[in-house]
Parts: sequence; C-alpha cells; structure tokens
Amino acid sequence: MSGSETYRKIFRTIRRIPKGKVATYGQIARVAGFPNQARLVGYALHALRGDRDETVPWWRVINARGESSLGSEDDAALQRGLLKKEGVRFDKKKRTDLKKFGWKK
DNA sequence: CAACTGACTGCCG
DNA sequence: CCGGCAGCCAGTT
Repeated sequence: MSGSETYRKIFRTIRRIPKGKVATYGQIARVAGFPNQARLVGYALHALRGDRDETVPWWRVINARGESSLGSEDDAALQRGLLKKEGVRFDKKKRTDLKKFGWKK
C-alpha cells in the first residue's frame, strides 16, 4: 500500500488537470507543494499501475520534453492515444506543444 | 542500515 | 537539438 499523504496530494492535483490539457511531472509537484520533486510524482503514478481503483487521469501527465515518459513504447502509444482522443496533438517525434496544450494553472 | 532503482529536471557542451 | 551528469525521494533488496 502506498496511501501516504504525499501521494494523495499529488493525485489530488493530477485530478485538477482539465480535459484536453497536459501537465509535466515537475509542474504537478510544484502545484502539489513539492517543488523540485518531479520524481516523486513519477513514483506516485508508477505505484498507481497496480491500483486501478484510483481514478486518476495519469495519461495527462508527461515529462518536461512534452513526450510520454513511460518505459515501453507500447504504453507510450496508449497514452498518446488517450490524449489524442481529448484533442492533444503530437508531432512526428511524438512530442506535444506544452505552450499550447500545457495546463495553465 | 547501506546500496539500488526509477512514469524526472535543469544545466552544460 | 541531443547526450551526459548530478540532485532528489521513497520503496526494495
């Protein structure tokens, strides 16, 4: 179990991301109250993989480069698919424009 | 208890 | 634009 208070704040923040927008790990961390701890966000989401009960839009969280940071290209493709369904576009390098689709808090 | 590891990031060259 | 590197944290071994 990873029901720590820290993770809850992170999940709560991720749920605020509006549909059709994406946020970076670092941004989530900052908004949740943990500046410079992007990795912590990555951890929280990684733990989420086993807990499907948590309704968190994990696919709206990407790295600072604007691309999916998932290990396998397979999962990355799935994430892009979910985002594309919400209107987020990716270029041929599989990157998205954070200036345009980035979540403006 | 120390060493590893990983859904990250900013800085350098 | 891209690879390399150190800082950061929590959960595992």
